[in-house]
Amino acid sequence: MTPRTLDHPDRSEIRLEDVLHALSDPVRLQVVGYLAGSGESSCSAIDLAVSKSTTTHHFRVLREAGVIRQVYRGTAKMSSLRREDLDALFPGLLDTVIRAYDTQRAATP
Amino acid sequence: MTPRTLDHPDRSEIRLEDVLHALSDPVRLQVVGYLAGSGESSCSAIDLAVSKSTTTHHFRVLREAGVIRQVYRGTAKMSSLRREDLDALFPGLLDTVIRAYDTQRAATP
DNA sequence: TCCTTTGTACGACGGTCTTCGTAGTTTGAC
DNA sequence: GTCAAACTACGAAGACCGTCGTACAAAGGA
Repeated sequence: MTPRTLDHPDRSEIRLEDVLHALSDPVRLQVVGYLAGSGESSCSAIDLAVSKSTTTHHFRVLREAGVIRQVYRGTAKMSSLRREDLDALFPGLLDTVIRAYDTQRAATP
Repeated sequence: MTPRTLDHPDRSEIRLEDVLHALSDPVRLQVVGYLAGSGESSCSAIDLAVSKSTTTHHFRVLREAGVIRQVYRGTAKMSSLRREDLDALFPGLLDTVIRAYDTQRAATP
């Protein structure tokens, strides 16, 4: 009966090093790139080249670093970028990283 | 007699993941923050809270990721940010990270 | 109620990262 | 030629990371 909850760092607890580390993995960059263009998505909506448990792991790293927010909705877990918090803390960072990711992906197919 | 040289990745070899990983360490962020405000510096000009060999290691990580360029000058090794290359590849990334670093440092003393 | 869908927990494995000390090299100054 | 300064190379220790499979839990529909 307990509604399942997930720990998220408070905005004041988000550390730049942790955010950059969370973004320094190709799989997690792919997730962030996808979320940037899709708003809210379930974990399984993205086609990642790793197993289910590895996917869970990467989403948790992003959540614990403060990059994404996750909520349960039925059997699914919806994820979305914490744009407001990140933009307030580190203006422009998320956008420049996403643009850099898109640029690199376009350059190296 | 061979002038000591150091391997640097070509601009086209610089990967976003590697750059973000290089920037995701507190010591290396401190180095980048310092270089951003000082232009070219020797390794020992920055007061890092780690040993000399660890310092060498962190500078190498930054160099191999393509974040800094290093050249020998006498007994010293001078380091500087690869601003042109990074700005061309990932516009705004370096500046936003440095600004975010300054902001966080000012907020958490 | 049973089954499917969706995601979790746990433990494991191999690899990488950060850190260090010690010993060595290169350079320029005396 | 000797010496100090600046940095490197090497190896080691311990922590951490990415990956997986297996077994499990929660929610919703038939």
